[in-house]
Amino acid sequence: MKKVTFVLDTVEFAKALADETRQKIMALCCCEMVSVSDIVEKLDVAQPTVSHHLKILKNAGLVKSERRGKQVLYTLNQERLAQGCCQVAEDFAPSQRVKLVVEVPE
Amino acid sequence: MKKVTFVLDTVEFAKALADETRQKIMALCCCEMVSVSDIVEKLDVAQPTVSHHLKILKNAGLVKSERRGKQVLYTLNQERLAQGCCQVAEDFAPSQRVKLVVEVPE
DNA sequence: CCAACATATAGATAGCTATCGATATGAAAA
DNA sequence: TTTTCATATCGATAGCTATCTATATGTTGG
Repeated sequence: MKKVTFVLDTVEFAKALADETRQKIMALCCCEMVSVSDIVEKLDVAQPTVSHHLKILKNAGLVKSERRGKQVLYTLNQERLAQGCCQVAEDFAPSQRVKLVVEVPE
Repeated sequence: MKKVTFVLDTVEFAKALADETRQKIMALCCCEMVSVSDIVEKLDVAQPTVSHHLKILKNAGLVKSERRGKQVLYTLNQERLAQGCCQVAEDFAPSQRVKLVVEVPE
């Protein structure tokens, strides 16, 4: 009956994930820092739409941002995403053993 | 570069999770078989609304159902839920080690 | 078959949200 | 400071969806 240390709103988490455009954005900023215009360039959506989605992801804690000059660079918060996935699994699928493996055994 | 064996629409998966009422339903049928009327009784929503949500969960593969007499019993598909969580984590947070632990290493 | 019960479907509606164009804000360059 | 570029916010709108009531479908018991 161990309790997880992070607490996260699983509904807000799922809602943040529940859009195709947002998942595309997440894929783009998953493993590198990208600017808003980078995203606009690669997806077929207007810049305000991208900003809108980034705001939702930011509010859910799923992206981090940092200004560099005129640009704002965004990157996915992988740790938070992984925590969210684990929490959903723990909440609803306790019989399944979904783990966030911190240390790799040997 | 190992590929997962299950393929799942992560947008549909996330959309199925992205509603408070559905998460309540999931919690109710997480670890036992419950009838539609059981769910109606415990949540403050009308019966057609519950059927509507169950249909969405069913289409996403997140619940299994089985008729028993007049009733239809629903239960969460924990395996599928866990797979969905893992797939989201694998797709978007490859640096994090979220695993579906099948065997417990003694 | 008919009545009673459980669930599903149909149809309507209100609220939410993804999207856009227009514009404001903020930073750098001239 | 003024211009230019990058992003954020505003306001409007179309499409989606959660919800309800009414009704249909399906199952059991009489």
